[in-house]
Amino acid sequence: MAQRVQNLRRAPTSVPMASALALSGRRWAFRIVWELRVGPLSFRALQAACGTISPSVLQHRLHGLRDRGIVERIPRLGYRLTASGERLFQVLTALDKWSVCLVKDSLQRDK
Amino acid sequence: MAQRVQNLRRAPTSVPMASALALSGRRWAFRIVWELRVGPLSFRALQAACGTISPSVLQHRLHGLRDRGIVERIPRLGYRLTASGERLFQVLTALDKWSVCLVKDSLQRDK
DNA sequence: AATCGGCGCTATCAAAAACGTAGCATGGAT
DNA sequence: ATCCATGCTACGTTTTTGATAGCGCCGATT
Repeated sequence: MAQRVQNLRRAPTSVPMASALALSGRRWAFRIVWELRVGPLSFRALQAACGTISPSVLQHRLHGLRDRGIVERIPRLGYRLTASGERLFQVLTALDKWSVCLVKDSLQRDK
Repeated sequence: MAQRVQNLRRAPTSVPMASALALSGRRWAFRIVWELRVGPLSFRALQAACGTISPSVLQHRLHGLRDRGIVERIPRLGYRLTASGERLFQVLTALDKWSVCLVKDSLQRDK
């Protein structure tokens, strides 16, 4: 009934989007992309940039990001974003802007 | 040295952005926002829309999203996005576009 | 040649998050 | 009174993440 109407209106979440959302839902995944925005970083520099990530998880994430073609490994420079990774970074830029609006709104509410 | 140069160039990840990235890194968090894009959904409808999320985690996420002012609860309608939530949805729209480009690129590579 | 330090990465164990399932309480419809 | 859907909690298991230690490699220094 009400549910049925909504099902009619809903465009179901696409497979690529579901995959992207699943990627985003792994801890540190987007943070790693974000930290690579300034250019290539070595494994250890990346670890430091993220603050407290453990090397095993970082390794996990880098594999996942490489499998998806978001990050690539450069022999003597460490890791850097691919073209797809750069475009993801653009998306994260929008998230960055949103995040500052969000805190502004929350300060507003607390008044 | 090389590291030092990068530190000079790097604008450190802001607190709001780090918080947003932490939010994104919890499983289902963005997916829930995405599923709410079409309008309010009840707890169980949301659960079904996400596919396999367990009710305890959904409950967890809804609390987190409500605390941040992204989602609100409407007495007889369930949950819906706030104004901030709608703006986050706009960001996710960019992610959606990116996700289809990503799979196109990966198909390209496999040729 | 020997030492050293930084590097990428693995191993291991502990803690936390997420899952799957069952079920309770409520409130409206029959 | 009964039924049913809903929001949500409880609980035991599995998965993920965390913290720490340390290995093998390589290039620079002495």
